[in-house]
Amino acid sequence: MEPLAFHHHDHSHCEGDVMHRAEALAKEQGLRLTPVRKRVLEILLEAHKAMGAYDVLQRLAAEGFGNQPPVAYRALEFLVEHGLAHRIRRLNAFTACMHPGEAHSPAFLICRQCDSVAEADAAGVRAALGASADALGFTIERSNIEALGLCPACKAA
Amino acid sequence: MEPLAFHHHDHSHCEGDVMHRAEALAKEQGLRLTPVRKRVLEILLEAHKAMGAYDVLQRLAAEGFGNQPPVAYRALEFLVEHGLAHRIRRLNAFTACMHPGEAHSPAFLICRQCDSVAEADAAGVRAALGASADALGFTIERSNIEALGLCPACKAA
DNA sequence: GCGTATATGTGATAATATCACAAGTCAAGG
DNA sequence: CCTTGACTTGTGATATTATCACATATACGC
Repeated sequence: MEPLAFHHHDHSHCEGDVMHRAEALAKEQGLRLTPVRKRVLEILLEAHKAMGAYDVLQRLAAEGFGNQPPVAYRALEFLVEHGLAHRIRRLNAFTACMHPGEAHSPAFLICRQCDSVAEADAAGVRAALGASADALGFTIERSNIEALGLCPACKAA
Repeated sequence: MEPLAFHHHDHSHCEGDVMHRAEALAKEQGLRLTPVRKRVLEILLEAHKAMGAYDVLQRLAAEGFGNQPPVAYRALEFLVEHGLAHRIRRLNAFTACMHPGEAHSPAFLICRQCDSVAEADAAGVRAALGASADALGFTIERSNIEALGLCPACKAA
């Protein structure tokens, strides 16, 4: 897991790279990465930050896709379902997954200043959470771990 | 931190107990636990599960308080702000805090079957999350940790 | 090709949340 | 007592986020 988001990096490269992995993954698993779905993923990758469903929808509509909410929500739901995007509940928004395919249990670090979102390694976090849940006899199926704060860049400024 | 939610317990007792602690806390800190706010906390405690703002509002309206959304949202915001309630983002809902005053960093265990919500000990979780964030130079100010799954009771049934 | 499952387009509507402003309440100081 | 200022509440309007229902189209297995 690379701490991509908070470091300078060749952005166009990371877009293409992630996109290729996503496509390979889709093929591998027999997923249908249709035009709308693919375009939504591209939009999220280009933005490189969390986007609301309606922001995505606006982009789609401008490109000739349907302009009703379900168009965006369905594509986003598909991507999230298959691990190609994540839903950031704190922001009512979505981001592209930067590590598609890699089994990862993401924790999100959300900068309250610049709204950037990074995926942090959450293996340890998840282990601790699992332990707490076990102690109560609770079985975890999914979890959201989101932190709000200041990213390195905004802290410096 | 007691694993209250998933065990049989004298419910009316826990309501009164938490309410008393909340009132003491408010006095101590010079908070104004006004009628609406107090009533909202009571409603959450009585329900003993996550409630949407509009559910709370409906109860309030039936009791002669205002019936516009801000009435509920403001009271809920106040309670959350001061640690007397929690916002469960996954459910767009709110619960009473079962441990007011105790410095605690809650993780929420949400049963997808019965919608009960328990606060789990998250000290370890938070430590791990802090470590991940540090590694990226990110400073955490607040965080939400929510897990969805099956509570002991629903697992048995 | 045919039939079936899946995906998309579209209009309507539901659910959640915030804004703006007026009116009321409370407490401290003159 | 009475004024003042901060905070709280009531209310109407509106913004934002999300889902439903149903028709149409597209892709896939046979």
